Amino acid sequence: MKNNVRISRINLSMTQEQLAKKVGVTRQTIGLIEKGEYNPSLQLCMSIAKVLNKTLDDLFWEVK
Amino acid sequence: MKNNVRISRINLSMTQEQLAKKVGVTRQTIGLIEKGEYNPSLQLCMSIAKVLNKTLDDLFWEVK
DNA sequence: TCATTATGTAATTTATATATTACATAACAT
DNA sequence: ATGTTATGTAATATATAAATTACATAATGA
Repeated sequence: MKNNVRISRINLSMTQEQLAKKVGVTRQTIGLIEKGEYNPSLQLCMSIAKVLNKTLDDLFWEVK
Repeated sequence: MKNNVRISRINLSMTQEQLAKKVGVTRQTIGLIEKGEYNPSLQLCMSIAKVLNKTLDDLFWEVK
């Protein structure tokens, strides 16, 4: 479940906590998603993408 | 949670049951996702997209 | 008319995403 | 050194995705 959340977040100089608050989840949830260990819901993926000014494909589609 | 799963499935002349089997879920789950009432997991969205030869954005991103 | 296929839906159960609380550490500034 | 910020992680609780089972109906063809 690799993804580009962490790099996109850091590119915007946001902390996990700031992203979490904007998205409406806890810091821990963001941490686990970045780590690639979670299988987040579509709604959460979309919320994250919008906050980071990315699309689903940018963040989650066939990330190397 | 509107999406383009149904139209993409029908374009490939697949039934809900055929898609469900390829994706590894039940027919009911596909039905509910198409109806837009579920908040599927990212993994499931990706499996569906691959079977339907689409990307996440094609199926789920800002569907009108 | 009857059987089959595709789909809708509802009730209950099971698996797991996410919250909550808590404690740890590294980095950095003061 | 000390305090603060950002992050990692673990244990338990809660919400909900998804499975399972079952019954319903419309469409179609034999």
